[in-house]
Amino acid sequence: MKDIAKTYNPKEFEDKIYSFWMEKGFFTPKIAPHKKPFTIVIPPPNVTGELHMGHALDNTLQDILIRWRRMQGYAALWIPGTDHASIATEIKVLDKIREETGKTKKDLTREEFLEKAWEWKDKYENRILSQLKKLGSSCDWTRTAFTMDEKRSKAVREVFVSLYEKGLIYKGNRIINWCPSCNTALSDAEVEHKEHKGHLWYIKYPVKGEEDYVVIATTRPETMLGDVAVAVHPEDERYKHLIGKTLILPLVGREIPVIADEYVDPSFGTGAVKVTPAHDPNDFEIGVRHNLPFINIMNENATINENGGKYEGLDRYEAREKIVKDLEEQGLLLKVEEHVHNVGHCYRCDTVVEPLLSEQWFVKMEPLAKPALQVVKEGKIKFVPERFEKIYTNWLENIKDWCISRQLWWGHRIPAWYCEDCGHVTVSREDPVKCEACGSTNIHQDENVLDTWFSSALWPFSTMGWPEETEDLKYFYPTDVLVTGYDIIFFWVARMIFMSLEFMKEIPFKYVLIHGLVRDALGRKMSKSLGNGIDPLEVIEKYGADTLRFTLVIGNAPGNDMRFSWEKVEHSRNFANKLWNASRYVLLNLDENDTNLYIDNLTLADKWILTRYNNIVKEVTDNLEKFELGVAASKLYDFVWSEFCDWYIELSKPVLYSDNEEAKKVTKSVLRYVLDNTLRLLHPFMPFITEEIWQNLPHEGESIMVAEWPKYREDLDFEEDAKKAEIIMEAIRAIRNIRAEANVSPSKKAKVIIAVEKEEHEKIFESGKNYIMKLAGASEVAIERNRGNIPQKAMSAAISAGLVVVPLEELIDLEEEIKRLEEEREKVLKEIERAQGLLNNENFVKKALEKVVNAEREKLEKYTAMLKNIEERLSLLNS
RNA sequence: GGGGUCAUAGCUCAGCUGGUUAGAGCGCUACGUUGACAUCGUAGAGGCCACAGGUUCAAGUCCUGUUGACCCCA
Repeated sequence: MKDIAKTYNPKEFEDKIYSFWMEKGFFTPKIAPHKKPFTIVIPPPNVTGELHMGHALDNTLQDILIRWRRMQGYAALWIPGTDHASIATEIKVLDKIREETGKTKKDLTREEFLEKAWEWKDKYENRILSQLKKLGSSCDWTRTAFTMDEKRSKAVREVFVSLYEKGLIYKGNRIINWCPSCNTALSDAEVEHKEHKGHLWYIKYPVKGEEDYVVIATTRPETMLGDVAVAVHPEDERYKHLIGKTLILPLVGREIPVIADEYVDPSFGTGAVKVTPAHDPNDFEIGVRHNLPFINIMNENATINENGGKYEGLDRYEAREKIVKDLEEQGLLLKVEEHVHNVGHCYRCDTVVEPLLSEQWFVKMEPLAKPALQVVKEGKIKFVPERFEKIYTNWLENIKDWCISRQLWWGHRIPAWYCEDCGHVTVSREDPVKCEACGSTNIHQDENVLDTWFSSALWPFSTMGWPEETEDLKYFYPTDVLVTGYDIIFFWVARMIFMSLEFMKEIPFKYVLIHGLVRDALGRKMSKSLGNGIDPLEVIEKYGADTLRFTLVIGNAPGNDMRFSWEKVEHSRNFANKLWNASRYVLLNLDENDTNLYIDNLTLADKWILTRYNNIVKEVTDNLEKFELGVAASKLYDFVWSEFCDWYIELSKPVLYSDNEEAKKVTKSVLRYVLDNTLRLLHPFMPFITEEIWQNLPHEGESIMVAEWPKYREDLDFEEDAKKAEIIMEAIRAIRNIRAEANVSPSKKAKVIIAVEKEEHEKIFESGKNYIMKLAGASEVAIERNRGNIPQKAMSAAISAGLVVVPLEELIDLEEEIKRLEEEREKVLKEIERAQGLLNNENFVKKALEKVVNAEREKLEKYTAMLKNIEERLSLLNS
């Protein structure tokens, strides 16, 4: 007999258990040909800071899958790592330097900055990895990777050079999104569009040499400094006569043509648009089509440059005000309207981005996107839930070339060297010492670094050592499932898919399991600015990692956002405590180191719980296979609480507290068996508590985390007997209900009569007498086949197998009892009506599944019998 | 403008490919310290499953439309 603490106290064992697993090396799989691999690569958290609730969710899901497959006998590998997060980290490091020394980026050399950045990375990488451990993540730490470490950098270099050689990476002068605050170009994916209440300014552009003018409408008057044309739709009757004429650009005085282009929407504004090819992607296209000049009017910090004449030096918004004012003074401003439009913002610092003509590096997307669309269309990669497939497809179908250069220091420096003598660009796998065209040593490397997502796109294979041909790649690649949030489908998921197809000639993963955001209790996004974020470590500190994990998983459907609340945490903690105490009950009663299950003399209750358990094994496994982790957790919760604890443990008490040693042995073995296997089913969800309890139980093997995942057992399926047990349970519920209705004190025992008609029912209740006495507070249970022996002054309730009667002479209010039974009768009548209606419907009987029809017949029979019992009682009471 | 999601008990949510008397937890009411657990037990109240049509023997579940909330993309 073992005793464990009276309440669940995770602090006492979580760290100890994690160290034990580490020492045993359970997290590192053995590459074995006879085993099937199961692989997950972690979505690498940014080394910007700490883990948040979203990480806790993401990693809990991964750990559940990994632990489950490991127990099923797979060589389960979960590769951990972190991401250098170029922009985000650079901002943080610069902030820190400024706080500490007052220096800004301009005061630093690249080397000085990088030194600080690596220090930062070391510190936060460490912190993040230890947080993952606290959560219980069973990652293989021997394979920990970082997007900028040597191996990963080699992969990045290989991919860049290779794509360049194939012509899929090019350098070009294009419109990009410029963040004036981060001082770098961004990709389209890094721009967030938000609605702004702005204005639509209507401005007159005079026609040269005529009294006439054209009115254009614009949301950004300051860009007129860079206007090179006005465009109208070729079919627009209002403007046809002006096409080809020349306008005088107000304030600037430049002569610009009126051109015709299909792109113009005649219904927007006035139908005439100003064309600024250096500051708008659509205007850029028009500019190319019509061979127009590109006039850049802005500096990198979003002030007006020398091309802006007298506005030079003004910030873009100051310039806007000034220009509007000047136009107004000159009588060229026709009107101003309120206008709501979408404005792009930097996803890191929220500054309004500036579309800017700039020379940057790009990845040509069309040839890469096509196969990436194909594999999803063909079902080689499946999104869970499916609807995210559409989002993915939609994005890739409309994709433009990917701008990959960033004007930053923290990241993979672009491996391109410019020759100062001949201008040739050398792109190579090894750092060159001379220009490959002219041989000059007068070369310098491109100052820019690559988009962070360029390196994370390679993660599924770079973590396994690519471009080397490693054992890991041969055995573990492709991975099985990627678990991530819907917010990075574009940034990351799509890019991993096309990079893998291009370089591995294979998909990177078979499934993409998408989860939602963890919101606060009010449904708001957790954010620093709102201060409503909750630190997962705080939850672990207060309630334990298992509780946190369970809270994040239970009842949640894939892809849906969830709300986090402390009530939910407590609820999960209560469950852990329940499990703990149920185990305590079992442990207190086990007195030998016996791991057998004795199935020869099982009681009805034993057979019932084994049947229910067997069923749960099947269902939970099935749910996990379909990635329905939230459903699996709910089922386990219900099984442990409502079936194992509420019923089976209570049913086991009469046996365990009896003197029948043989019966006790059997029941103990069932308790142990069901608990042991239920712990295994729960282990992926709550690894620590299950290990702690399991180690205290008589068991075989070193750890529950490498114990075998339970399987359905035909020989433990006692469906018929389980039904009998349920009939007894139904009677117990009915008696309890009567007693509660009659306000019988729980301590007061009362006699119970069960009237039955069928012999089989008589037998069932006969065998359940003990249970009924113990669980329904009965002093005596009489089973009657003769209705004449049932007293009038009694309360009764019809159940499917008969009539439960509790004679409580002094407590009976006859009128109340009649009213109660009449209500019962109404309910039953309604059911009979419903079932009869169905069965009388020829079409139902003909077309519905046989199973369904039979079920209805059984129900009808059952309710008819109940009705008969109720009516008999009523007539007796009314007489 | 295009696409998507959601609308189920007071609150937070489950409900898979249509077939259970529509569920859970919290909250609420009454009773209870029965030898695992008050982080608990027993019993109970509470829902025209947003609205309107349609398909079907059968609709919370499928289709169409309406209203409302949210998200993504341009």
